[in-house]
Amino acid sequence: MATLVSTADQAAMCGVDVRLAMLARSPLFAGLDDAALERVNDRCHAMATAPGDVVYRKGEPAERLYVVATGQLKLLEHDASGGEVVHDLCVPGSFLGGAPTLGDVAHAHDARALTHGCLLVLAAEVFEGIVRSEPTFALNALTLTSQRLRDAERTVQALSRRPVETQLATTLLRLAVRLGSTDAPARRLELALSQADLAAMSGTTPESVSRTFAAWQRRGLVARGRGWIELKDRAALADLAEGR
Amino acid sequence: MATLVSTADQAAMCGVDVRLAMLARSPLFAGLDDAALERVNDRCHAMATAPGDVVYRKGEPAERLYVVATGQLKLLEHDASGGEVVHDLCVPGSFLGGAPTLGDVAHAHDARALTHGCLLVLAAEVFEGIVRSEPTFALNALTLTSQRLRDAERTVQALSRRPVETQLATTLLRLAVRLGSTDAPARRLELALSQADLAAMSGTTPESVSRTFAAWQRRGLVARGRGWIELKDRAALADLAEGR
DNA sequence: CGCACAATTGACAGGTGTCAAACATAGTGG
DNA sequence: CCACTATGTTTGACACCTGTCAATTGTGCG
Repeated sequence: MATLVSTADQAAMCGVDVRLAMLARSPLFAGLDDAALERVNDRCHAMATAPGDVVYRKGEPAERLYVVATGQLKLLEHDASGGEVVHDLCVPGSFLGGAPTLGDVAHAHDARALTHGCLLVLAAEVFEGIVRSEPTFALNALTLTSQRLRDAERTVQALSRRPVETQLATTLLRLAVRLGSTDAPARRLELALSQADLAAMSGTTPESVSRTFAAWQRRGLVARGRGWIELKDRAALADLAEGR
Repeated sequence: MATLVSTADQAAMCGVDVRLAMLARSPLFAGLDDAALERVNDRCHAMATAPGDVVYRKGEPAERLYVVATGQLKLLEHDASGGEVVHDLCVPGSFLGGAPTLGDVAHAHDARALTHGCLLVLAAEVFEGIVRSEPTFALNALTLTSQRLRDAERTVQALSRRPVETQLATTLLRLAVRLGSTDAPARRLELALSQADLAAMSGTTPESVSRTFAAWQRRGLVARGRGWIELKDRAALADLAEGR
């Protein structure tokens, strides 16, 4: 019964009002006028998620774009040995999925929900239409994609065969930016990621993550609890991320 | 005297005719009508490069976009210990640099020429103007950026603490796509990169690159010479890149 | 011809993955 | 409400890969 109520709650959170508010708040739709937002809203629908739900799989045709209203998801791939490689974490406001317009013929990774939540679903044709009719929207998409590109390039540098401390610190600071407000990174990270997920994001193993966190905690750099991490000394973590 | 002549040759190659042809051939400007291309051409200028030339440095304000007409460049950063981390190689048709429109306030890396060559230079305002007036151009930019993003994400996976063989194979196959024709990857890579550069692109050391190449050569996977590498068994390299 | 630089090869130590086992916790069902 | 179980976390031991350092060889360029 308890789960039923919570599911219903989640469904209720996907009401039209929340959808419009979500659209307006998402950086992808920033600057669009109300009429345009209404048109978009009319042409998208909502979708509820539960932990473990697969939104789409790698290789499936990319014909939908998703905007996270509530909840968290991870984008991942499987390597040859079946292990997960987590590319990114999606939080409210993030968008995922793909469209031919973006050069995606097929999804490049799996998308899996980490929590209960709600997604807005946009068909590729709708996305294309907006890109063509709304220059502001096209610019938003271009800017956001460029930012993600730079983020990925920075990650490449950090992951390139450096000490685990460097890799983990980089991942944590990335997440802090993602989870924080627009102006300041978050100090306390509420994330649905397990240490195994953090390991998959940092290119290492759960054991190394555990050991590194333990060492950091002893040094007072972080505090940990169930489902959260607090960055107590961001400067020190930034130094580690830079390889010092 | 010989260098003087070659420099003059390079300068000659930056003539208006070549510039227009280059614009038309670059995927960034694909689909633009002749009038638009003329307008772009009128508002950009050419620039010659010599090996080692620094086009821009990390941290400088991003106010120009560059399109490679001839020659090769590398995009790199320096880590804490001063070592180079090479992000990418740019060949004719590639574009580099940045603009506020793309979310760049400052360049995220250094750009250094590897060879004699010629670049077309586009001021940020010009770029912005085209984005706003030419939907096709905006879509091109969006598609190309998305492709680079996916490329970077794949690289993240490959570099995430995997055997050097995997990392090197991934780098080589990336370069093969970059250097090859539109439909087929190149079999023989003519590149101005030293083994140190390849190491910096793969997140490893020149010594490991040398050892790995030697082993591959013994197994008949590649053949090498001065300034070129031939991929003799792409399937085997692809397997290595996948971690098998 | 000799110099500077790139590439090669070897020896060695250190970091990290792997495997294994003990432990904690939350969600489950009785 | 409590035991039970699955899952995530922690800790330890060990081997292996790879970076580092060093010396040698090879190559293009002046």
